[in-house]
Amino acid sequence: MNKDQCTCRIIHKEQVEAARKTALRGSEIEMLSQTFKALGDPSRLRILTALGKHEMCVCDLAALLTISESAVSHQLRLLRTIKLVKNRREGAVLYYSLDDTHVNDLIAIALEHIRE
Amino acid sequence: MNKDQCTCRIIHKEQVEAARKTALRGSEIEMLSQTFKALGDPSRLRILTALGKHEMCVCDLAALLTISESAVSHQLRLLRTIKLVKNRREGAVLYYSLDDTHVNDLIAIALEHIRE
DNA sequence: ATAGTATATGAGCATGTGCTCATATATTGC
DNA sequence: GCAATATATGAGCACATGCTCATATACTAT
Repeated sequence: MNKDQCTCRIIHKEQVEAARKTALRGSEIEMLSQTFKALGDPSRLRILTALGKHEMCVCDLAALLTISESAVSHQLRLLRTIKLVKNRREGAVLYYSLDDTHVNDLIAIALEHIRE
Repeated sequence: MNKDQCTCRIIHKEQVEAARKTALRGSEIEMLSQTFKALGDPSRLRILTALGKHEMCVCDLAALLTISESAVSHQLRLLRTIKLVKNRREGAVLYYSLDDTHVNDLIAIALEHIRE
């Protein structure tokens, strides 16, 4: 009936408005995408699946992935800032582990998906 | 004992080797990261959460997200190639929907995570 | 204190990504 | 057939990302 303030073409107006009502808030979308983006890199996924089994230090992860310790450390910082991993100091060594069981769940479900 | 062929520093050799044994195959890591990468973008997440409630056509999604239909179409192609969405034609209109319930599950778990 | 080990961090570079714009294809109604 | 609608696609550009290299910090052992 009314044309709203939007000039773009819409075929199913009610459904668009219904979807807009139930849509997630922008801040939630932003945090979700950050979380998934963190999981969307082979190196970080390898780190997370390894930490899913057992805590590990930076140099072990570097050896496991055969990438530099610097690269691992940068990735761990990213994973730490969005609370996917945490660390615990023992002397000079920092042991990293998953901060949350959700990560394991996410990877398990995604694995189900790609295995059809 | 032996030094292997690797010169890098390792603190916990057994754990690294155990992790290497249980690690996912490279192809699986690659597919997992592609899947999560697809979820790691605000526009695509909005598309997927909308399709989680109801199938929609390109122009409706464009109106919902207030981005161009071209941009939506490009994103849908990406999501189609990794089997996150499928489409069904009705005349000139293509209706997109989730190809799989896993997507909803992934988003639900990630939401739990960010809501702590 | 000093040297060595373990990790963190900033700058910079090569590659990837998400958009736009222009153009192509598919379907419908005349 | 032709015009209009709905979507797809290729090229190109601005920006993000993952690495490396150099350097800084934190802790241990002497």
